[in-house]
Order: sequence, then C-alpha cells, then structure tokens
Amino acid sequence: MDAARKYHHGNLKEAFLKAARDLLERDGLGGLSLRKCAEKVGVSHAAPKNHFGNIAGLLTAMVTTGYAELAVMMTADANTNADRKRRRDQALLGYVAFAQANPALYDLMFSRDRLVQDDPDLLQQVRACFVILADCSAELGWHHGSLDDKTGKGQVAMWSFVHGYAQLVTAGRFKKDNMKGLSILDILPIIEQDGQN
Amino acid sequence: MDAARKYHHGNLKEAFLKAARDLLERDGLGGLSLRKCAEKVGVSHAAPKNHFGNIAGLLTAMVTTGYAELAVMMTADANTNADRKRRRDQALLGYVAFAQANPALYDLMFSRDRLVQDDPDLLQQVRACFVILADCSAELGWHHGSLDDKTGKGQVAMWSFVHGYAQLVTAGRFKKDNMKGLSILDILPIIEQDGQN
DNA sequence: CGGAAATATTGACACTGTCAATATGGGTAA
DNA sequence: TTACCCATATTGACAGTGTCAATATTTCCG
Repeated sequence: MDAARKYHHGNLKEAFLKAARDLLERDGLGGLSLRKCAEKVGVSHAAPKNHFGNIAGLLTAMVTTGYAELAVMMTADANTNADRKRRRDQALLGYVAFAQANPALYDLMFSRDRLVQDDPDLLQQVRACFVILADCSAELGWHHGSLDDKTGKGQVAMWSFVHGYAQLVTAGRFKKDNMKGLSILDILPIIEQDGQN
Repeated sequence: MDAARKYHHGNLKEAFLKAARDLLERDGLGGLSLRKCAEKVGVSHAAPKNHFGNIAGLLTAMVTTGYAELAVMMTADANTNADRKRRRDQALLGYVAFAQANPALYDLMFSRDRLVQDDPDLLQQVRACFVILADCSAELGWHHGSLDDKTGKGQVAMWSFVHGYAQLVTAGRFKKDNMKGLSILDILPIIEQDGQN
C-alpha cells in the first residue's frame, strides 16, 4: 500500500504538523489549538491524541522539525562553497533568515514550559544546530588569545549573540532609524577581535 | 481615607499583579489564569476586567513592572561606585541575575503575542533598560575603530549578546560540563576588542 | 442628600485540552 | 477465506479558560 495513504486518512501525523505550523505562523501561539488543527485536517477533535499524546507532544514534534530546518538553513550551500569565511557568514545569515521566516515557531523553539524538554529527538536536533554554531565560533577566532576554547566560552558567546539578535529582530525590537537595515554581518565585526579575519 | 484601603478590597490592582507573578513563577505561564488570580486574591472571577481589561492587559502591566525592576538591578549601586568598569560589570551581572531570579517573567517580557506591544508605560520602561545597556556598550569600547557608534551597531550587539545569554541560561541550555559555572563576565572578554578595558 | 461614576458580582457563552468508552479498519495467522 | 488483534479514529463528557452583559454595591462629589 502507498506509504502516503496507509490508513483512514493517510499520514495524519504529518498533516497535523503542517496544520499546526500554518496556524502558528498565521495566528500566533494563542491561535493554535488541537481542535483547530483537527478541524483544518478534517478529523475529529480527539484524533491528535493517538499521535502526540497531548498538546506538548504536538508542539515538541513541530519544534523538532524546526531545529532540523534551522540546521539546513545554516548549511544550505556548505559543500558548494569551500571558503571558510563565507561558510560562516552563510550559517549566521541562514540562522537569522530562519527566525525571520518563522518567528512564532522560533519563539516556541526556546520555550521552557510548553515542550517535552527531554524528548530524545528534540535533544538530538538541538545538539546538531549547536555543533554548527560551535564551528562558527571557532572560525570567528573566538578561541584566540589566552583563552582556551575547550572551556566552551566561545560557543556560549556565539550562541548567545546569534540567538539574542534573532529573537530581538523577530520581536521587532530594532526598529529605530539607526538600527533598521542592519544585518547580523554588520554587527559581527564590532565584537570580533582585531585581525582575526 | 487610607490610600491602601480605599475600596472594597483595597489596592486590588497591585494584589492582582502580585498574585499573577506568584502563579507565573510557581507554575509557569501555563499555570497562570485570571480566574486563579481572582481566587488567590479572594474576589470574583470577573474582577480583573475593571483594572486590566483583558489578560493581555494584566500581563502587560506585570511585564512593565518587570522592566522597572530590571533597570533597578542593573543600576543597584551605581552612585556608590564611581568606577566605570565596575559599573558596567554590575549592570551585566544585574541583568542576568534578574533573568535567573524571574525566568518565567523574563520570557514573558520578550513575548510577541501575549502583550499589548504599544502600551506607553511598557515602551517607556523598555527604553529605560535599553539606555542603560547602550551605556554599557559604549564602556565596552564597541564604538571603537572605524565604526561609528551613532549607527546603533554597538547597542544592537550589546542587547543581542546579553539577552541571548540570559535567555539561554534561564532555559537551561548551558548545562554541559564545559559550560557550567560560567558567568557572563567570563564570556565578555572573548568578544571584546583588544585593549579596550 | 442624591445622583453619577467607579468598582465588584453573577450568570452565561464559546472555546480549550483531556479522558473513557466505543467504533472502525488493516494486518496477520490459522 | 475467516477470525482475531491492534492501531487508529470517533463520540460524548468534563473541568477549566477568557470574555461579556446585566446587575449590585460602594465611593465620590456637587
């Protein structure tokens, strides 16, 4: 039997994830509900229970796909472009582009009390994104000088900066005239060490 | 008549804010509801409407007090300590300390779809915090070199870094062995320009 | 004193997540 | 094929939520 049509409805789980994501970006987190998802897909209001358990399970599954897409956005043309500096720029631009394209989902990806925090799939995708960012911090020269990169300080700095920038941009906090139109690559040189690229 | 006892209940508005904040930090945003606040205070379930309109109004008022406290935490002993470097350290440490002491409230302070974003009081308190951070960026030397600080790049970098660090710390994202125990002052030197403090 | 305004209560409504009980269909072994 | 089991989906119910209209109570002020 066709893998996409193997039951009453078919890939109901993926249909739910798609519906949930549409609702999330259209109406925000407050406009997303299990019942609306079910109605959008065309099944009964309790159908999601079989696939996700509860709403935290649905949100966790959706967020997990978000991290997977974030990793793709950061490494989009990594193999077609061997230059380290451009790879790093691409990763940072991709990170911010993902947040701007999916602002509500990006917020949810860093929520503390709406997700199943110890979900194995979620943790794996989060780790994958962090590894990519860690490479960026190394290419930025943040392991340079008297500091030992093995302490993780460079990675902490990298993640803090990129996440903070992405969240504040998508929240519309940088709207003053002297802040509009700034890319993360415009900001980066300010906190780079001298002579490190 | 006593200002603290001038009606049926008294300062019901402040009582609601206190109850809401208790519920928020105890049970998270999902455990906070208007009806629970009303029950906690001892009034009817619709009483909050007179003071806040709707739940977004209550959350906005609570968040506004949060920004005011954040500003206090950043400038706690500013006048008793004239040293610029220690003032800057105090501001950053105070910022992170506030986030760690009020993790759920801090999250809510950067929410996009649960607050009245254009509330005048909220905007004023946000601006006050940003001004303090902007001073920190200037004291960090991020206006140095060929870059003109008037573009706001230094402020954007400062806010991005501190907010990202605070949010990731409170979300428990820095729990690996090589990241535990790091203070924001440990991270800061990594992204400082050479010789600038 | 008396009306007006602010404040609080009551009752209702639609909506939400969750659960138990039931129904339906697909896969599989006899 | 047939009979059974299990995954999947539906139905109905329940407590809890925000919000609103109507009403009641208290305070304020002319």
